[in-house]
Amino acid sequence: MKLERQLAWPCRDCDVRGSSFCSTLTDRVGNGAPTPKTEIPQIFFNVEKNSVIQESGAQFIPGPYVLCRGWAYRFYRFADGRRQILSVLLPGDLFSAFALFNSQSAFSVQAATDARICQFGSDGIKRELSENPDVCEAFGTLCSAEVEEMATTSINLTAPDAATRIAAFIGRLVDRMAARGIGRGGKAYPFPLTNIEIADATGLTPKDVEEAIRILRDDRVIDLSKEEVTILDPQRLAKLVLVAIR
Amino acid sequence: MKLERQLAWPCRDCDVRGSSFCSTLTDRVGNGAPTPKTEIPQIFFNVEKNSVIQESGAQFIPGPYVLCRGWAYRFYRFADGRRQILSVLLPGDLFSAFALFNSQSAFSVQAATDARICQFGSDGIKRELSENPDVCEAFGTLCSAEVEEMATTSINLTAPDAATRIAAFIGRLVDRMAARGIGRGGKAYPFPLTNIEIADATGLTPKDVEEAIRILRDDRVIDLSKEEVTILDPQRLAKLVLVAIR
DNA sequence: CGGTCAATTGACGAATCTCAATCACCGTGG
DNA sequence: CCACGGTGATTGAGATTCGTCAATTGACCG
Repeated sequence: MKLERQLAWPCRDCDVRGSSFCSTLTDRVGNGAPTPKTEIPQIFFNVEKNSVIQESGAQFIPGPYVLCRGWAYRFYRFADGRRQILSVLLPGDLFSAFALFNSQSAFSVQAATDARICQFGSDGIKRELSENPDVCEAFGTLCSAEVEEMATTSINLTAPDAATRIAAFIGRLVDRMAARGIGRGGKAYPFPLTNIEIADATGLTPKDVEEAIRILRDDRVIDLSKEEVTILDPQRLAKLVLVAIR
Repeated sequence: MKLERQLAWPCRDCDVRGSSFCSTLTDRVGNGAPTPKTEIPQIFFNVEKNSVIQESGAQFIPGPYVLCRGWAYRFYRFADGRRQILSVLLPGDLFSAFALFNSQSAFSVQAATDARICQFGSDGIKRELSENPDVCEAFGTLCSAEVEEMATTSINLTAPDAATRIAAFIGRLVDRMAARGIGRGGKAYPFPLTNIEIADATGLTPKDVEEAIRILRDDRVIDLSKEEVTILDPQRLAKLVLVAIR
């Protein structure tokens, strides 16, 4: 993990700033271009693909960590060598909203690609929370979203078969990317996860992931090629993404 | 759902008040016996076994709902008729800490036994949160606990086989009961869930639940008889409960 | 040009699901 | 008091899916 040394404020050129927590924190109102609030210190790090950014159980400086660029995932490791990916982090995601209250990480975080992360100063955030209703509102929404995302993870894990599970997992990621403006708006989205990572996220073996992807491709639902996913049939994909009713 | 009409304040005789969120809200300091804070209005309801207390997507009065007595669970229902139980609520549990911020329920709640629930006044809680650091601290801890509980649910769903999954599910419940002083401290704990409910919580079929329970009983790990679970071998049960390492 | 990692595939065995039947229990109504 | 209906527990047979193990291929890197 290398501290980024650069004079320019990187958030100025961030693709997802507008659709993430950051804009609420960093935008000064009344300006055309975003301007950093100096009251909330930001520290930027660059991390390499596959590096473990946070170890579960390790101490860390409390406060929100944001994934600025690249993909990452939160995971647990078990005694039998298995690894469970709890959630995939997209650009603009917080590692966890609840890190504000803890100084010990409940999970590990690993970079799936080269990535840049930003650490906000904890005290500055807390001050903003108590003084600024907008920030407080945004934070509450974030917490709710994080909990619902975890519920979605549980739901996907109970999908009736491997193909459905993979489709639900990928469909959810695509929805999140679309909501954040990632992927140029077409039917193709970036997808840097390996089959092994998909397997660890869905509780399947790489073999079954392979097979499920082949089925979904043969059925013309989605096509998962290297580094990219293409939506072939949005309607049928939407039907496979498990949604609660009434 | 019937409004309870009684003059006595039921929290005075509550078994789990001391180990739940409620004591922070309802205890007046400087007293031997607990006394209600009149600033936070409480409304009590009695519900019958199997009644649905909250419908996902339905509007409700924002604010924390606490399960005072009995068991319940949060769940989703799907178009194919399947039901996924996200978490089991024990006496003293909040339906969700995040209900404070939402007026629309993201999930449904159903009573597994006859139960009593308490609704705290939302405004009173919010006032306490901003004024009382103890309440704020307790609330943050609750949110973290809820998120970790959801992570545990996901982890249990990926256990390598049915018996492990059941053992992890029940072991976790037993740990929570022990922490809250439910079950008279011995090796026997109440367990009012049906096999079908266990199946919906673990993503298995009732048939596999049955088989897994038999295996665990034959192996002398736990015995699950009507309305009660007995821990036969705490050490081996603890090993089956999946715990993240390092 | 090896070496590593991921993708892909096949064979085989184990675990799980489907479908169905039976039994036990309990509350209701006659 | 007993028949009846409903629900859940328990069990079995058979089909399907999934996991394990192993091997091959291809891309990328130093």
